[in-house]
Amino acid sequence: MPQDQLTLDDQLCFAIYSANHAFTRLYKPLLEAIGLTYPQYLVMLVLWEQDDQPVGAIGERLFLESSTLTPLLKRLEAAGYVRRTRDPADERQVRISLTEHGRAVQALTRDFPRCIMDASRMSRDQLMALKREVAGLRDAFMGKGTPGG
Amino acid sequence: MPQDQLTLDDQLCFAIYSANHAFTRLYKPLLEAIGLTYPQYLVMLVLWEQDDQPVGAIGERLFLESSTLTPLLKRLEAAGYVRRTRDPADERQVRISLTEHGRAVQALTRDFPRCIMDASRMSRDQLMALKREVAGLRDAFMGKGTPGG
DNA sequence: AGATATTATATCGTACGCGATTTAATCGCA
DNA sequence: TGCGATTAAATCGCGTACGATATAATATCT
Repeated sequence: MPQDQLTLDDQLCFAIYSANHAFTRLYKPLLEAIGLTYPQYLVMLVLWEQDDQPVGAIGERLFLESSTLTPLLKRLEAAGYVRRTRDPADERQVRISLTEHGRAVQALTRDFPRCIMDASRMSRDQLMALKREVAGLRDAFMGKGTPGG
Repeated sequence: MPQDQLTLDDQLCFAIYSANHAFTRLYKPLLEAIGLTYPQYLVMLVLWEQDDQPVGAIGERLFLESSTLTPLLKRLEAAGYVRRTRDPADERQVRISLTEHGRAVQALTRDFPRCIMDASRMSRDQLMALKREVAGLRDAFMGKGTPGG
């Protein structure tokens, strides 16, 4: 095998790809207990941080398009986690707000970080450092890196 | 905001999730030039490393189920990159082998690593180190970590 | 004010990705 | 040998994910 051949396991992209799937599988049983899928949980994280946002703002936070979010949000609405209401001041916008139930569910996620930390066999500091590096890579890919560098 | 609240940006899972999407978008124009999607490219990496593998073996490498791979492989076959043939020695297995075209395409991916490195603004060593860490996290999640630790 | 451009969601078609189930072939054991 | 258990792919239903397009509302420009 020529030395310049890229094997699968050399690829950072595959490490990230497969780690993402591993995360999804790790969260699955935790999230099933509260009735959410993994992308739905990410949307809830956005709303727990700041309630009552238009679809586009949620998409900016998660880097997702309306074509992804609209059906997802309709499912969250049907399941009773959020409300979707046209903004009276600008009827183009649909504002997403938490229901009582949607707010209450946050309490049930309190021990998620410990579950993740236990499964990772890494310390909180190691996880935070890794998070910073991966987020930095993402931002560089999206042109948000230090422009002068 | 209570100090124990998890914001989106605190979450390693979201860093990985969004970095994965960023990777996909970065590869998209490169892969469109050779007619592959990102998951299809991963399958091709597996086959370039070792030709003529059954579906299940590819799935083990990529951590994917047959329900994902079967349709993907049929599309790769329709596009002329691979052949799907029942193993005469065990008719349950479908062996996937590269076509001439499928083999030839590898040459067109030669400068992908440089594109990634340039976009990442990181050195080869930094990328490799990050890859090791992320792969280690994935393996820990999948129970492959140091069992005695 | 009215035509045009822009903006915010929604819709459509295609491609993953998985759990549950099905189908077909092989294995194992009496 | 024959029959139940196991194995390998494939199928089905559901939920992302995106690009292209459509729809409707607001902004802009004359």
